[in-house]
Amino acid sequence: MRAAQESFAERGYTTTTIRGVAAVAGVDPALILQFYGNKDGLFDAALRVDPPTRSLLALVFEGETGTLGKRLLRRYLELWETPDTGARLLAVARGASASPSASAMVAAFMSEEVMLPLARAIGADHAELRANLTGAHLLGLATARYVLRVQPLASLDRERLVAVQGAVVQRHLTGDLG
Amino acid sequence: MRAAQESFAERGYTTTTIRGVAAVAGVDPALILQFYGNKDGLFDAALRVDPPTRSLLALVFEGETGTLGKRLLRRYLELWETPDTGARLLAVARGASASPSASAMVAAFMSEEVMLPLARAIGADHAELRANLTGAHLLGLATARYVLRVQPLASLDRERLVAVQGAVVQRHLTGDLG
DNA sequence: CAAAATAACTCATCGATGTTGAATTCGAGG
DNA sequence: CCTCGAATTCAACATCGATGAGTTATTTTG
Repeated sequence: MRAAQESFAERGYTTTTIRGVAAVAGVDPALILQFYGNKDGLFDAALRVDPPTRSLLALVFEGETGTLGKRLLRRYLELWETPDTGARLLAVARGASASPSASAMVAAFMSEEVMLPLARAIGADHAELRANLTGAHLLGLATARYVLRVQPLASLDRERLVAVQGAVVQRHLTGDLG
Repeated sequence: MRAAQESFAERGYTTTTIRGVAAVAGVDPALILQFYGNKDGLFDAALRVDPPTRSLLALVFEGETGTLGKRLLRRYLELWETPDTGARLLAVARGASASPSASAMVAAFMSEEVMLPLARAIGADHAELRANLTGAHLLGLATARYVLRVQPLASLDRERLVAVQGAVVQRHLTGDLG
């Protein structure tokens, strides 16, 4: 399991091979499939435990609701830029097209897992839609900055990005909906 | 080539097989690789021609700059919801993690290919960053709505989504940058 | 027009991958 | 010690992308 977590974090979903994980673990490849069914099941088991973005929920109680946008965005970017959590987020994001489990994780982030509880915690109207919009926005930013590394966004100072986009996150959470 | 375009559009990058394309085309698989080098080269050749989002550039000259956000978002959503162009956009978006070529196409959309010329055409300051932010936002929305099909965003009325998010797109193009 | 050169195309094959089912080893309980 | 079930391995299959040599077709040329 530790070998799987490391391999998925370092090499992503597609380039991680069951045979490789089995070799690192000093075990036969078939043993892994006996336990986890298939490669997707292994990924799910390896990445499901303690999802990094779950910690974002605590932000609701650490400050004013009016500053939640900035704080949420800052902490989210920090998660991406921390080696350990960043590698796992990258694995999930990049595997989202090849692995149903990774895809479900990203979808869950935008609704029931993280963003929806967060939107509900601040008592927002249209919590489901606000959760989706906030999640989609954050996902887009992370994809451009950390996955595709589009310039100049990728090398923009983190605090400057918070200053530029914090208000948009805030708008999605508490602002006018059209 | 036509077989490749149809297969990539219908089945995406990973599930499309060179052998399958060759069978539809009534040809040996090796012939395809002889022409396009590898699977990624085939994808590039099949999807590079006439990228659907290129047409978004014309919107600059079809109305006031102050309404460009809404018009851009509306037309972008229409592209995703049109069967032909939507299938191609889906293929590129879903293949972005497995295919370097698809990844480059998405990155190009957010900068030199579409969003940057558009930002430059309206004479925006910090055109590169605005292009990235607008592109990232649109990509995030499309990923959530059309790729992951997150609810309720996925089934939200298109015009309602334009009403809700048009102002954000507009802000990224011409609004305050922090 | 025939021969030579180039392009188009096929064939057999390799190495790697996910996956499967049977076989084997291991570890506890009676 | 023996048995039974879990843990683990073994050997193999089907499929995939890719390679390189060989073969056919087409064009160029003398």
